[in-house]
Amino acid sequence: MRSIADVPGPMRFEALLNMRKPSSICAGCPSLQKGLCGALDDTELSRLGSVSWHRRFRAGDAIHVEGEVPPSFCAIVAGVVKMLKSLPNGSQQIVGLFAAGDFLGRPFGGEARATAIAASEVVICWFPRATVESLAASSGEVKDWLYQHVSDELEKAQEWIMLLGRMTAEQKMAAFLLSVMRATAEGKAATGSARDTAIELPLSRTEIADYLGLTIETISRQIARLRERNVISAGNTRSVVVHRPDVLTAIVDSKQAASHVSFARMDA
Amino acid sequence: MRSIADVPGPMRFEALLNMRKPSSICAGCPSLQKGLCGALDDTELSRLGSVSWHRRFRAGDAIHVEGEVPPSFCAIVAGVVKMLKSLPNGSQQIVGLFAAGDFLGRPFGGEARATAIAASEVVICWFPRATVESLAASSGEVKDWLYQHVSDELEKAQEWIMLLGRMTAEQKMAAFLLSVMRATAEGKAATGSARDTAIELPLSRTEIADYLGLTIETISRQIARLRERNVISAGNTRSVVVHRPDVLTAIVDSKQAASHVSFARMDA
DNA sequence: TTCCCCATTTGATCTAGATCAAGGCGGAAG
DNA sequence: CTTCCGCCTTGATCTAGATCAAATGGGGAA
Repeated sequence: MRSIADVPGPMRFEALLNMRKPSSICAGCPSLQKGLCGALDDTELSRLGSVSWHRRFRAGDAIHVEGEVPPSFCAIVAGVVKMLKSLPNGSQQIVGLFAAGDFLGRPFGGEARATAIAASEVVICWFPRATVESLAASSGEVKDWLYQHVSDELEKAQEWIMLLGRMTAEQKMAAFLLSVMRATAEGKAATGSARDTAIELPLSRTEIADYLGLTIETISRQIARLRERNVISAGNTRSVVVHRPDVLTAIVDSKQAASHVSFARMDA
Repeated sequence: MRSIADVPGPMRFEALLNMRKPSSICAGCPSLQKGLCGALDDTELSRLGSVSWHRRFRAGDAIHVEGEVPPSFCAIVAGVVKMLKSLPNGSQQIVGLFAAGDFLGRPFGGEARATAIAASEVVICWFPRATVESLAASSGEVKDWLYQHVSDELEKAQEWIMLLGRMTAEQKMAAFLLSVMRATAEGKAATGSARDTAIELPLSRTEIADYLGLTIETISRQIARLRERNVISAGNTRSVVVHRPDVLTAIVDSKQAASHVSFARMDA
């Protein structure tokens, strides 16, 4: 666990100067829009802000470890974090993926049931456990937010269970690409049938494999196959252009999409 | 959806007679021990009790359906309920399993993201959506309970993701038997190395398959294999005696437990 | 610019588990 | 008691994806 460069907290004295407005650093933070911080009133935000701390991790760094009680929670400011569990025999499975704005850790949850690892360069905003828990204990809004948040995570987990239990490698790959597309698109126009969407894969082949419950070779072959079929094209290994999101959707929706057919002339 | 025999509510008039004590029917209810009802004070319990309703379902009945906004939530009084999602091509995956005392449905959650089906004869205690949500809105304890509850479910879901993504059929089967054992044992003595524990399988072969992401034939063969190895023995198809829980644990923990070895003389 | 280190791709097999196909078996109805 | 019908078991085969084994290629260090 080689954590790096602990940057001083974002709003140490600003909080003292102005208790009504979030600091300028918080202003741009994704956690203020869709994260925990958005559920706080100005006073609470100042209180949390005054004890929070920005911290940077490099890809591969552990943020917290399975079995340990994390001393802090955090909001992801930038980057992607993977939660993983490992089997005694060494194989790993990614059980969750988090991006900017997401909240990491489960207040009142005791020891972590999975290890959190930075999947890329990551910046997080670090909150002491006690502060978050006391905010949660006193604020109905915070409780509501936490409930909603865990609820959403559960929903995603159940989707994933479906995917892992019943999809073929091809379907898993297609579903993964679509989910990255959606996550990337966020607020953009109709994702529906937009052509030629460039996306940046947040994970290495190995990580995709750990996510989809497959092997790295299978991932590679599935990508090759989609490329041959002109559904996607790939520049460097981390970036992909999706030409036919509709075909990806079709693959997910139908068991055994005729894999030998060229999709060049299919038009929805 | 053929729901049956709607039994009149448990405490209709009792609530009027005595607002301080839960009705005698609630007294024996598992939901009062570990469920939502345990998080209520007497007034709240009376309020909820006065609008609740016992209802009986037969195996196979739908309790609520994916995509619909459930008009009610419920506590399971007896029996087992499976939550399942289906793929467009017809294959199904069980994404959750609930037993007596568990709470079904996600307040404030909008439409259900999975279908709930009775896996056995089931009795539930039915609560109007509005009542539960208003209780949750006003009571911090209820919020806490909901959060904790969803949190636990998420944890289970993540365990399942691990299992589906990275375990062999043999490991899945062993893990399933152990989880049924644990669920059955509940408050009993050291589950550790108790010999010859009889358990009742709450699911048919087909359902186990849908749970483990396998086929019914594979389930059958895995059970046969465990029987041949004297790890378990089976009477009728729904009941199993586990002779060697330690071996089941060993199977889960090690990739490729030497499958050809007789475990008769192992004594870990 | 070259070299080296790794991640990725690609190829050749192998195998766990799916799929296809018969039987048993137990329990409810007659 | 017999028949029928759903589940379950068992057997034979097939295949998606794992595993084993080389290439290939791209990016950073010197």
